[in-house]
Amino acid sequence: MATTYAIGKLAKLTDTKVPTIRYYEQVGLLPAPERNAGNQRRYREVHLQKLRFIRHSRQLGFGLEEIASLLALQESQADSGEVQRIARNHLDEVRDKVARLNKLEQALSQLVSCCGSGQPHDCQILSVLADHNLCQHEHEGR
Amino acid sequence: MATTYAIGKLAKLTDTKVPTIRYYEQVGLLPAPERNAGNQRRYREVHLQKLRFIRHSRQLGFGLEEIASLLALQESQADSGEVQRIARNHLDEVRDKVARLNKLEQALSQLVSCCGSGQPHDCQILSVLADHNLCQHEHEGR
DNA sequence: CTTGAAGCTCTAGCGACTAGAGCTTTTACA
DNA sequence: TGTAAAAGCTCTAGTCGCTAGAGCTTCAAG
Ligand SMILES: [Zn+2]
Ligand SMILES: [Zn+2]
Ligand SMILES: [Zn+2]
Ligand SMILES: [Zn+2]
Repeated sequence: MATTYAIGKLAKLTDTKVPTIRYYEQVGLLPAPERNAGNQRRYREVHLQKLRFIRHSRQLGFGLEEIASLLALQESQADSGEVQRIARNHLDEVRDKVARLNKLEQALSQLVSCCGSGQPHDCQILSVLADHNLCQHEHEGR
Repeated sequence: MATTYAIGKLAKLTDTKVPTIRYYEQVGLLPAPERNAGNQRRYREVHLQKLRFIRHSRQLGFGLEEIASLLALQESQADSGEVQRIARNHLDEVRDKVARLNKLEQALSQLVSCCGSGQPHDCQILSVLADHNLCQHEHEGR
């Protein structure tokens, strides 16, 4: 018969925590595997493949809903247009986030710049936090 | 007597949603104001100042716990060493996040690069998602 | 005095897990 | 074969920083 994996084995093979795997099943991302006589999950090759896909997509920052869509598209052999749309959209979001974080980094750098010399000084950090007018930066938004 | 603000007024003055203000009170970040005869919150100048501080700090990405510490330090007139430590630590975290997101952006750019020409093609996105070995990037971590 | 806006409390939900309690099953070894 | 540790199970609750909604009371303007 075909090889099966206990949940702990699958966890090690994919560098995933055991509860996380159960969580993916719970939210419908990973299909529920068969159970053995003692009610324990027994995974097959297909689960391993899917879980690898999920984890790699997560590492690339895709959300679980996006991943669910990608898995469905993989299954359906549909045209790649929708796959591209999802990936590009995610890339756009990441670029937005980078832009916002860069602004933040600028603002924070300036915030702590008054403590640069290591000398005792009249530290402005609390004043700037209290009043954005003392802050040269824009840094709005999420 | 001194001016007081209803919660909605405070919300407008600080560009904060009303439930958010109540939430800050609930978690002990903003001190509970006095109530009028009808049990409604009546805020004073000090609350306005603190809430502005909180909101600006949030815009700069500080967490609520960090903000609580900063507020306490502001109160206590303590030396600025701890303030600096918190701010620098936060800046370090932001820089880490930027670095990680930049790697992500690289990886994602490459991921979608196969669809660059607009022409129909053998799209590799799903294959790469299925196998990090097809992926030239490191992009581990959060 | 009426009416609508604004306020109140309490509960639940978001995303993506993570941790723990309290149990059962499997596995390894003597 | 006995036993004990390791691994599995389910269920609940917590993380962070809000946000939304139900169902009520109070306030402010006309
Ligand atoms: Zn300083
Ligand atoms: Zn600012
Ligand atoms: Zn492509
Ligand atoms: Zn990869």
